Parts: sequence; structure tokens; C-alpha cells
Amino acid sequence: MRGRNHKKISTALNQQPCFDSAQQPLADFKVGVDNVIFSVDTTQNRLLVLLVMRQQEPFLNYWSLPGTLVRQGESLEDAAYRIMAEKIRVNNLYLEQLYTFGGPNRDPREEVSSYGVRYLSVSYFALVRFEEAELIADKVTGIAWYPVKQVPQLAFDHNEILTYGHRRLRNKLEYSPVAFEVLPETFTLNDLYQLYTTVLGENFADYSNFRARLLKLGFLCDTGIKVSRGAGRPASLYKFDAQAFAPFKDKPLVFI
Amino acid sequence: MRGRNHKKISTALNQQPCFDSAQQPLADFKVGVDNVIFSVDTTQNRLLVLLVMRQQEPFLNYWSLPGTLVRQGESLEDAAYRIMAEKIRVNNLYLEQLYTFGGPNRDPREEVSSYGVRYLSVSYFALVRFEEAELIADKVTGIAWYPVKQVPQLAFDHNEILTYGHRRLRNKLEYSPVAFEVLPETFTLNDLYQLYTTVLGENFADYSNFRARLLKLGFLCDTGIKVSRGAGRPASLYKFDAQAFAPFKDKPLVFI
DNA sequence: CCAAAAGTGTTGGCGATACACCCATGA
DNA sequence: TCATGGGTGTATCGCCAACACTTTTGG
Repeated sequence: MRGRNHKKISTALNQQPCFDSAQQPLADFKVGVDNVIFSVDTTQNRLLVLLVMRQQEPFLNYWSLPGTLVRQGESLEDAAYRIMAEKIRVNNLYLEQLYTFGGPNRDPREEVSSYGVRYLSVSYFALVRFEEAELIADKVTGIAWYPVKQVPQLAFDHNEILTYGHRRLRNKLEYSPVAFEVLPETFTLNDLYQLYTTVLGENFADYSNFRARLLKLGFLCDTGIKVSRGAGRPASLYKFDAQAFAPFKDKPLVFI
Repeated sequence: MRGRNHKKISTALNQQPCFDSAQQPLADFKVGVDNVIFSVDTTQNRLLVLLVMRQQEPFLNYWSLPGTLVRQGESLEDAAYRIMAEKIRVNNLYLEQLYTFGGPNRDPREEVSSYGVRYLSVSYFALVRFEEAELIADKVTGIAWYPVKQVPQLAFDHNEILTYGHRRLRNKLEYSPVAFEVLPETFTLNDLYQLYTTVLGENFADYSNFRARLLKLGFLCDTGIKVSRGAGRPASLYKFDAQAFAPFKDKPLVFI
């Protein structure tokens, strides 16, 4: 029974917590959306993240994650897509919310503003196909793919956000078919394997087992087309068959 | 194509806080924190969620997730802990950020307010030990554990948040040792098994296999103490050994 | 003694690892 | 022809589901 919950009920009342709109001053917020946009350059086996050079204070001339402030009538996700559309042209893309960073003093503007407005950042995680991604580079805005291993010091707490996004990417890759969102339409099994090693490190099965497992699952179909890359036997190009994958949807599937 | 918004990046120092570079009015936000607080009543095998009765408009007299608005100088996590502290007294607790809901028009107050202030909710997910949890019930605030299968229509989009939290709980349970945060200090293996079936349904191994697997992992230690519950052979009480679990930390461990 | 709950043991199958080996191409 | 990378096959081991069995209690 839950009988003994009544011992010390009373004295929390002086704080009168719940309806603090009258008692305690509430914080006012501007809400920003910052995107961690990854892609994988399969030709060089590098995991890349999209950075933009800041054109204004604070953190003028620092690299940062592409972000924006949320406008009136705009949902968080709308804002996330808007950033994408401003920086990059892609056909395929995977996007999901990552985390919300909202401590006080995470943005220097808070101190400048006399009204104590705080800046909160809802971060989104995106994955795009490197080959298809066309950066929208106007003259004033620096924008570039950075290898995640070489990102410099970023504006605000963006290094922390990036770290968080990177962890999420690794997890996603292990149990969901996001890999096929970043690969080109057709790819060799070695491309796929390289993608996994590039993102996850070398901590899993060797190529032949990886290959056997994936093929047995049956959602990769051989196009029959062969492609030769330098010396060695030509490889088959495969395609991801979303139809055939459907039954695995939502099942605890492991790709490692 | 989608984005044409970038064509006019303002060159002047536009410190005006209410407009972004494309001269669109920014939204102003109040930020709320809503907690999805779960516990498991092992005696009745029920998964419970903590609800509070709203004492004011909007949604007066609706049940809702315990929540609050973020105060000046307060971090999101601070706010989440503050709610906990106001509603419940616990020794052990697991808490993590869940998701941020921020579409326009998710809160009726937005329409009333003439300034177009929007209400954003950062939700947190918590797990507490039912036996230790002492509800703080003052006279004005209704507060109760509800079986998740019987939650009524809630205020705002809280049903949606709850659904999301429930999904997270199931995932957590499968690959992390959160179960031991909700169980009492010592427990029988059957308690543990019941907890899993209560939260996840019956979709996994039978008791004897569950038992064998867990014991082989070696982080459950038998206290030697026996406890008898009605008819049948008495069961051993076990303890979770955090020390012995350490090596499994961060490893892709599956508990199902 | 019987029912009920706790706990142990056995077995068959499947999947993962670690290899060894065959195939097709460029140089 | 050899080196290189693509692709196939196989033996071993461990895990896991299913289920039969033993042990210890209350009635």
C-alpha cells in the first residue's frame, strides 16, 4: 500500500511553487535552432559536418553550426528546415531533433540585453548525401564541410552540441538504416562497409561477415551493374529496397 | 527550390533584437518544463505516471504532467528538479531530457496574449522508486499516480508527451540498467522479471532464461536473505552491484 | 500430500566470428 | 604473371528459446 506517504505534507506551502507567474520572475526567451548537419565523403572516408562563419557579433568570425532564431508562427522543425534550405540544396535528407541547450549564460547576448532575455538552442541532427549536397555560398557567408576530427573552436557551446550529435549519429547508424540516406542511390557493399568504419571506427565484424549478414536480410538488391575502381575485381552496385525493409521497421535491428 | 531567404543579409549592425537578418519578426517565448515521472508498483505490476490537477486556466481542472515555467537565472534541468522537489520526495531518481515541443498554438495562452508570446515545453523523463516516493499533497493541488493504461485526456499536448516518454522508458529498459533505479534496494529476481513484463509486455524470454542470463552477467549479488511471499519456495533477495556493472557501462548491452 | 513458486539443467538451432579460399580485373 | 580488391564457403563457439525437471515452502 502507499499508506505512508502522508508523514510530512505541510511545510512546502510557504514556497508556493506551482503558480509562480506571480511570485517569481519568469525568464523571457528567444529560441534558436542549430543544426548539426553530417555527411560522409565516401571517396575519402571522412565524416563531415557543415559549418558556417559567423558574420556578426557575438563570436564574429568564428565558425559555428548553421542556426537561426525562430520566427513568429514558425515551428521548431520549420526553422530547422529553413536553415537547411538556406545553406544547402539536397534531395534526400534525414532530420530529427537532438537536444535542447538552455542554461543561463550560454549566450553572451544575454548579458548585453538589459531585459535579461535568454537564448535557448534547440538543436537538430541532420544527415545528407554528400554527392548531392550543393552548398549555397553567397559572397558574404563562409560555409564549408569540415572533417569532424578537425573542427576548430566553435561559437557558443556548439562544440558540445556537435559532440552530442556525433554520438547520436553513431547510435543511429547501429540500429537504423540511416546509412542509406547518406550513400548515393547505388553503392557497392564496400562503400557501405567503409561508411560504417568511417563513422564507427573499426569495432565490428570483418568485411565478409558484414557482407553476408546484410545480404541475408534481403533489403539490398543487386542491380547487376559492375563498377571497377582501380585494380581488382569489379564490384556490384546495390540499391536499398525500402519496400523489402518495411518488415524490419521498428524492430530491434542491429547493423553493426 | 525552397530557400530564397538568404539574399538580403543585412550589412548594417542590426542589433534590433526582434528581427533576424531577413527582417522577419522573431517569436518571443516563455519556456516551460514538463516532467513525465514514472514509477512501477511492483506489488500490483502497474506502470504509473505522476499527474497533477491544474488549478488555473487554461485547462482548469484537467489532469496534466507536473510542470513549471522557467525562472530567471534557472537552467532547464534546475527547473525540472524543482518540479520534482515540489511534488515528490525521493532518494533515488533518474532524470533525463526527453524532447522539446514548440509548435505555434500548442498553448491556448498564445492566442490570448496580445504580444504573440509563445509557450515552448522542454519535457523531462524521470523514473523514481515507487516505495520511497512520498507525494507532497497540499490541499489545493490534486496529485496522483495514474496507471499509464488509464490516463485520461490531459491538458495541452501532454498526452503526446506522455506517449513519447513511455516509448523512451521502454527503450531505456532494454539497453540500460535503469530498472535498478526503480526497484527497492534489494529485490527478488521475480520482482525484476515482473518489472520488465509490466513495462515491456510479454515479448521476451521466459523467466528461467531471463534469470540465467542476468545472473551470468555477474552484477547481481545474492544477499542470502530469503523472503517468502505466500505459498511456494522462498526467493533470494538480490542487490545490484554498481561496481560489478561498471565494465558494461556504455557497452551495447541488451537486457531483454 | 499437493499446489505453488523458486531455481537448475538439457537440448537443438541459429548467428556471429575467424578464417581459408575462389574470382576477375589492371598493370 | 602477380598484386589487388570482390566475393563465397566453412568450422567453431556461444547464445538463446523451449521445456523438463528438482527444490522448498504453505495449506
